[in-house]
Amino acid sequence: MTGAAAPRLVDIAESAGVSVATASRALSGRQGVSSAVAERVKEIAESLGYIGNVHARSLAGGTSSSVGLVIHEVADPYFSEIASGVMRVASHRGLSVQMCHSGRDPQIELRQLRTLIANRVGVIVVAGSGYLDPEAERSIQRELSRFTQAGGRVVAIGRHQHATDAVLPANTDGAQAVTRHLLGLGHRRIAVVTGSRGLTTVADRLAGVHRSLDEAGIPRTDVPVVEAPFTRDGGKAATLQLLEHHPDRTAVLALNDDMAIGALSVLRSRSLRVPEDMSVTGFDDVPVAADLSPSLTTVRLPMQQMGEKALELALRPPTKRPRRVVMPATLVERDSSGPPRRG
Amino acid sequence: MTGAAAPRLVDIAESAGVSVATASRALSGRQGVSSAVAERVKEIAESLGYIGNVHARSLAGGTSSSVGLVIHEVADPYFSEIASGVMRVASHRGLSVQMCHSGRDPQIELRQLRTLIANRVGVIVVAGSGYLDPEAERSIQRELSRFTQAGGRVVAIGRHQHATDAVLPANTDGAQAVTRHLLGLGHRRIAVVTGSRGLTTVADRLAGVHRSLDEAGIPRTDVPVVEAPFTRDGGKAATLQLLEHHPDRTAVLALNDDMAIGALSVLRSRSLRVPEDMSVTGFDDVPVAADLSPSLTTVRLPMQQMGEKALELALRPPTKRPRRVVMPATLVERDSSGPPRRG
DNA sequence: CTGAAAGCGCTTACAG
DNA sequence: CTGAAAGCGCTTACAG
Repeated sequence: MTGAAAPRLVDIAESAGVSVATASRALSGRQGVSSAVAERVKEIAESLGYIGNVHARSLAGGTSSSVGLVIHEVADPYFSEIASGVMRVASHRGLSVQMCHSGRDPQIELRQLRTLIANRVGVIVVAGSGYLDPEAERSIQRELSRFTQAGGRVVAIGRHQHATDAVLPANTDGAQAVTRHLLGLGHRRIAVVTGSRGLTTVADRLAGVHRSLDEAGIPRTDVPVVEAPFTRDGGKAATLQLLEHHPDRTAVLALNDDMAIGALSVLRSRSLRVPEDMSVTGFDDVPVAADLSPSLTTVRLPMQQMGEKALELALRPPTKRPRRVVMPATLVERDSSGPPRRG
Repeated sequence: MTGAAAPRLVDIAESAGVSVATASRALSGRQGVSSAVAERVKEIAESLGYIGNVHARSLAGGTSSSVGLVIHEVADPYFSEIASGVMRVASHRGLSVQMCHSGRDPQIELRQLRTLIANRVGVIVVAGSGYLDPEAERSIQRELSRFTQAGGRVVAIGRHQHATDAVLPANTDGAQAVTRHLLGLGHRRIAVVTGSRGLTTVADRLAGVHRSLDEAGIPRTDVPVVEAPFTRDGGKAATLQLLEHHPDRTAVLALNDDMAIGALSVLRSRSLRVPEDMSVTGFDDVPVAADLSPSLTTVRLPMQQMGEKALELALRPPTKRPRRVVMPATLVERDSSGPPRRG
């Protein structure tokens, strides 16, 4: 049995006593074959364990049955939720998903895009923040346009600066809502803990914070913004820094849940009670947020749906003007936020 | 610019005034081209934005640059950690990763395997528990063997019943250790909360629990086993059931972290203190386990490394007898376990 | 309904 | 070092 090459279409055809053309039609379920012949071909294919070569098919047919998915990092729950949504729709439609990490690095992202194009995916879903660096965005846009012009479909999740269909979480509204929530509880000495300001997601969320501050007549400069990696460890680092340089704060407004979780962990190790000594809020509502102790007040983004919606959009015929689907960001009040301590 | 088809190798060749053979050699960095010519071809390719067609290349060259990854579900942190490890190595080696969900359903898994084979991946990494159902395992094994015989490489993660290279977490040892830990704290009225017993992972972990029980001379029947989905919600359901039918328990030994998180959440909502009223332990040590409150006592599996190791193994030439790499499972004592309450 | 043939875009012996 | 040609395994007009 060793080295038994996989059976090819020609083997099936031969075995069935028909031409490859007929065998091809039979197996693809296309018309133009008598059902008797089709039946026989299918049976033979089945019994021989025939599995068509996607490369040959795609080369000959000019079709593609795979979608490329670019995310920052799959171990980050925000992205794994999105990926899960994409996978679900792909699976329903019989599409394969090729996944790449961008690592939030525009250079790497560019390379990944080119790889996907080389693999002739029919669709590319790019998830994750865009970059404020115009140079970086330009080269990405260039690659995407080329792909689109060659007939590919692109949908972005969470980035609005490209001329592609996009699924956009209401980042600014969400951040405004959570800021309002803290202000409403009576907090005035708030600090923002965030990922790199070079990310458009951060810029958008920060804009929501500022909008709410402006609304309440609070000078933006009253709210320090501590920047660190957009991760749990980043949240720890930022919170540590915060505690040192701004010991008077009563609330930490983290711009994603990961950082909020890091903040909670630091506060716990410092024996600071949440929310009595310090309120903490997140953003995204990753699955674990509700199960933390205290459960995390955050802004819910329908991540799985965002992934599903993105692929669905990509599978629809393109329109003249890019479509934008805005996904709601809803405040979820839980136990990590409360009135500020006196003093 | 509309409809501008992607440039092909022949376009590059023409533009450079060489044959496609030469262009091919130049771009692939193979020998047999003067460096001057190679340089020129590369420049032209670059300027025209040439991206080779992987399908054509793979069809002509018989090579594959992609690896298939089968996991239960990417939104499950155990699997997203593994996936992350696989992605890292793939990225270093210039390989693409095609990801599929099995949903812990052998039928779906089989279909996904066939899809990967159709896509002519060179490597398949199957992560996640095997199935106790021999019929299911047989068809999976059949498909994998066929793939291997055709020159493909397969590595399994966490399943030992296949004749393939495998990366195996020390499930039994880990479960034995955590059971011993609870017994050592003085617990005698323990309950196990677990996913389906049809999964070999569950069977293996349960075996570790029993080994420890036997060791301590405690009848296995003293420890009820509550079965539910291997998820957070499953953990909630199982714990609810437990509280009702076995109200005397002092420790919940969950066979994965997800279920343990569900258990913590139910106990919190019932105002039961952990670990004073009830100890809780998990298994896997997903990233959030350390950040829970109380932090979760669990068994650490090096999930990312398991993913890395699996792909590395697959990329090495096969050996006569399948390789088995056992990954250590280490007890991590945190705050969710303590001595039992009196009574 | 069925088949012979061209062609998808590459790579790789085989000559020179 | 370079090129003409065969071939990878399919699909799809084009004839019949």
